[in-house]
Amino acid sequence: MDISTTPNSTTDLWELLPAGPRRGLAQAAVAEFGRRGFHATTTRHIAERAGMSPAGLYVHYASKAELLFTISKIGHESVLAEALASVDGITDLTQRVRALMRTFTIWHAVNHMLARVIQYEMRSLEPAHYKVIAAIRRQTEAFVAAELQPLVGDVERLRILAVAAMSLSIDMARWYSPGKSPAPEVLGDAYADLVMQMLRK
Amino acid sequence: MDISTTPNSTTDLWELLPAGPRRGLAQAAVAEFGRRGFHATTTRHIAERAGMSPAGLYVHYASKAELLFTISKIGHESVLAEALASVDGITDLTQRVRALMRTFTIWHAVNHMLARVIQYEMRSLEPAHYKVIAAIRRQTEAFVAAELQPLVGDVERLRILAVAAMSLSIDMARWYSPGKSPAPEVLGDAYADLVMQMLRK
DNA sequence: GCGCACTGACTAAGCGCTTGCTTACCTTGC
DNA sequence: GCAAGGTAAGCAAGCGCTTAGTCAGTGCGC
Repeated sequence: MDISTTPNSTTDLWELLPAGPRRGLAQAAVAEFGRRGFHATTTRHIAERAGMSPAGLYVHYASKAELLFTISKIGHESVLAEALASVDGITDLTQRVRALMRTFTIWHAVNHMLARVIQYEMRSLEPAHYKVIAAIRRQTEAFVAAELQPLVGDVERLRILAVAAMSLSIDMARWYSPGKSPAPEVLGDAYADLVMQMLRK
Repeated sequence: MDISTTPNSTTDLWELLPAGPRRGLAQAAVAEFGRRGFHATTTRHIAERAGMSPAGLYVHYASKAELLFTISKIGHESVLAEALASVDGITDLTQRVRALMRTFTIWHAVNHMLARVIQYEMRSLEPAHYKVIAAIRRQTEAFVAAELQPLVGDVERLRILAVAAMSLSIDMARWYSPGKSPAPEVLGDAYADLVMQMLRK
């Protein structure tokens, strides 16, 4: 992969969607789903925030469910891509884990609203959509576990450490509040340190 | 507090509610809210699981919102009570934190469905109810921070450590699955260890 | 340059259904 | 006989989504 096309910092997630109403609606939906949750959000809320009439939404998306799926896919693929990219070119196994945890944490802080939607609304996905999203999610989990493995002897301990490390970042989706919370980079460094300490024998 | 009335292990949470339909409805609501989320759950779902007609619910609760409030109050008060009780009689500051984290984790594993409701449905509470619940929650957070404080120098670091320690347990509400996940006591010990390692200078 | 046919984005209105909750009535134990 | 606990039926409101139509922009024969 050419490093110039994959800067380790966040490229705008939404560039996967063509600029225009389709992207605008997705962003509006993230804001509303993040605030209220999927089921408490009406298509009228989303349309209003996107600056169009309730019916306008259906010109660009077949359903409210497709909006959630689109958002979830972009979000989970972005996490996976950044996780993979974060260790690129690093050979020291400890430094790889540190870089991974830092990036993973920063992503969840910067994109805390999107994070909330993709982490807490998986159960709101339709079965067919759920399968697709769960597959991406499994890849991310497997990658984190694989990076931790060389630093952890016991396989049972690896399982617990992998889920614990991810919990730190994922739970930020619940409490993170820009302005009140520390800056993403501060948390990224702090949480990466904490995970390194968890790994010390 | 008389130790015989506050065993450190889980007394049945639901004894706060008189046995009978009021308790049965609350338990049914926890199961349904936990599965689908508050807004995706209908009063018909709850009534059916509790074995009565849709209208029967309103003999015992004024509204669906009151059900959520009742559940949330019992849950948050139970967490706080067990947290406080867990350190009772322990003088060693390190052992107090270990006992606290172990208990906090076990509670969230054993009561993972209730945990999901009280942690993820706070935003679904009505404003007046929210105030009451948020106040209990703040007490729990303050207690955890106060117990960690003697072991952490820097105040900024305390803030991050307190939220990180709680995240480990709270996020279990998202992924814990009885049968597939380790036993509550195993996780309790493991997570208490992890927090102790996070605290090592 | 101009009229016309066509297209795609968008809206006002509203349909059919589900929702939380109410009403009127029934049953049972004391 | 009368609370207390329960139900069948249904109401008003709000939901996701559809329909029928407007309108600005575009391509094109002449």
